[in-house]
Amino acid sequence: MHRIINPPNFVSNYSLYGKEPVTDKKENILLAALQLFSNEGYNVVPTSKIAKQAGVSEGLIFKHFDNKKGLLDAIMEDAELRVNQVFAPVLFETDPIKTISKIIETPFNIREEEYNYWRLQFKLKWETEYYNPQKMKPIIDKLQWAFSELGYKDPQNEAELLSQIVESVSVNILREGLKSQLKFKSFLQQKYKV
Amino acid sequence: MHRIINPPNFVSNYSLYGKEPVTDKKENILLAALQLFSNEGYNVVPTSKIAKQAGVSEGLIFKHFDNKKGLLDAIMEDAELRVNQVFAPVLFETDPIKTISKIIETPFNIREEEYNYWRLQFKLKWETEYYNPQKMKPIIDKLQWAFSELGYKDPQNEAELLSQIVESVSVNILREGLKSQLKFKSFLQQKYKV
DNA sequence: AAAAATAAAGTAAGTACTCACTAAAATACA
DNA sequence: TGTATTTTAGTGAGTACTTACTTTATTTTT
Repeated sequence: MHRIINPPNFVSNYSLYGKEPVTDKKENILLAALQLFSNEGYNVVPTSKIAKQAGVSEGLIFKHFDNKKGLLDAIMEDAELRVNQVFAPVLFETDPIKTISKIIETPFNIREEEYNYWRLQFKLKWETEYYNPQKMKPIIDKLQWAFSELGYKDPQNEAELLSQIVESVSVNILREGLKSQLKFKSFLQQKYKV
Repeated sequence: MHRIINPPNFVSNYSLYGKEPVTDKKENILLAALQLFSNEGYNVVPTSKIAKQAGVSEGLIFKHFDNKKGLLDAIMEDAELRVNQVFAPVLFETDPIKTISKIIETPFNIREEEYNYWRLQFKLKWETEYYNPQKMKPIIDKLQWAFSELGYKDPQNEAELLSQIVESVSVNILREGLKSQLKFKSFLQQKYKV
């Protein structure tokens, strides 16, 4: 006879920054909520549905995250880290042409398993609060520097424009898939001569 | 002694296409709902709040619109007409350069009292269903023709790009006000030589 | 008075969140 | 090392409250 041991606080993996151990059930809640929030919307998804999909009692959500908003906060913290990671190569680049080139490539480097994080970010833009227009500031500053170096007439507006284009392409990829935007990618590369 | 007469079914104005007379209370409901839906979101605004702001009993909403979704439908019908009206000048233009010029000006011609209609449109893009990517098709086709006439290399992608830019500018105007985008407007005009 | 329009009160199905409780793990300690 | 104690993860039934929508009553118009 075997004894099936299933410790409730078994540590399955660690969060992105390894701050604290995450039990498998807690992880299940986070994943279920991410999927539901990003596809259906924060306001329309009841906590009961999250619990069901996570295979967990509803009460556990509140044990771990205090309230529904706390659950969203936890997810968004993760989301922000992942989004920053994708933009990081642009910030570290020292060559202006490569900077432009890399920002154009950015939306195409989003890993498919992270689409939901991005979708949630864009969605929450329209559910107030989580929207922070200053979030892209470092990127825009970097682009402005690059355009300046390359002798563009109006680097400020050029930077603003390109960052908007990149955002549009990101949204399009999320909606219609990566392949649909590939021709647009080379179009942009030609346009900016990179 | 005066009798204050306040006829309940007083006809205050007509809908955009003059199909049917709209009583003032029905109009009040539509206006209150538009304001609340566009600023706070369809899902988070209860019908009781709409009734309160419209100065109307809650039941009246259901008399006029059957259900909450019906109220949203009525508003969105109006919204679509108003959005189309703003884009109309582009579709009627026969000169390619003026076509480009007019599409750039489009977001700046949105009347401030119609901001809420636009805001609602963008918001619902992320609450599924009401989003229809084909809605901009006629505009993009027109732009493609214009760029083609002007000898651009890749009119298809140029049209797609400009329509995305116009959408971005629209969103920025809604968020940060018209003035904040004026310098961007002349920047675009220079870029497209119009 | 009949019919239409409006208001008020009510309903049933959710909703986020709580609470009393169980079981297992980690810790304290003899 | 073995036993008692505390801490933690987890459950699921319940609670107060909100929601969209209905029904009944009241007022207004003809």
